[in-house]
Amino acid sequence: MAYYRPYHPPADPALVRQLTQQQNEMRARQRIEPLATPPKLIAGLDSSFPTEDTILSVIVVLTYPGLELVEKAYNYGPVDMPYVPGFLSFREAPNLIHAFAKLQHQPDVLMVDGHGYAHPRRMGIGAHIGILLDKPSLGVAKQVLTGQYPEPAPEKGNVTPLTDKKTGELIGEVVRMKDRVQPVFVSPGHRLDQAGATALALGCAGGYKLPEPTRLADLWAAKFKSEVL
DNA sequence: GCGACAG
DNA sequence: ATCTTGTCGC
Repeated sequence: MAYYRPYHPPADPALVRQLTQQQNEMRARQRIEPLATPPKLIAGLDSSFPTEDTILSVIVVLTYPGLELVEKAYNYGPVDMPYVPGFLSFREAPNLIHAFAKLQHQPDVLMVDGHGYAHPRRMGIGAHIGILLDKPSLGVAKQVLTGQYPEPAPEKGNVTPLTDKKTGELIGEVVRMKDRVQPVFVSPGHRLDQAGATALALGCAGGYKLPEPTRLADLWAAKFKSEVL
């Protein structure tokens, strides 16, 4: 599998301190609570990088629980921030916000590609975006960032807790979206709780590893790539 | 002090 | 994220 770990170039200490403080301030505005009303529209948010210094963000809006695609929007521009583990949101959120402004339909929930609460400071991009737009949100990641967990059983629908190794706090859940396929890491971001986040992810199961909103956002990001080049 | 590290 | 072939299992 992982014969060698990815090497992350050293990050500027001053920048890291500044961004860490910014995340801690945003955390004060975060609200982990049950979803107020059942969602009618759910969005999938994802970004890709057509070139080293160009970011392309895509947002798709689907009906819920029907999962019919009703709209897609995108925006692209230059990348400012470098990728630093734990600070992904500062690199991708700005452009996602611009794409969000182009939507004709206003989604009730935002499903973001990346972690939400399951983050060192509980402020992954899934939470960051929700707080900036003040909308219910959750994060769905393909790889773990922090925390420990037992492997969920191989059948679709099985869930296992993702907890903070030091405090034991539940920070997310490992969810099997499809039989015998790698599970995804689900955590609430804002105006949503863990049970609601996991229920939404499973409610968006479409026979693939990823829930439909993020899978389609991913798919369209690839299709729009040609328009950027 | 030694690892771990979303996209 | 991105660059990449063939291959195994359902």
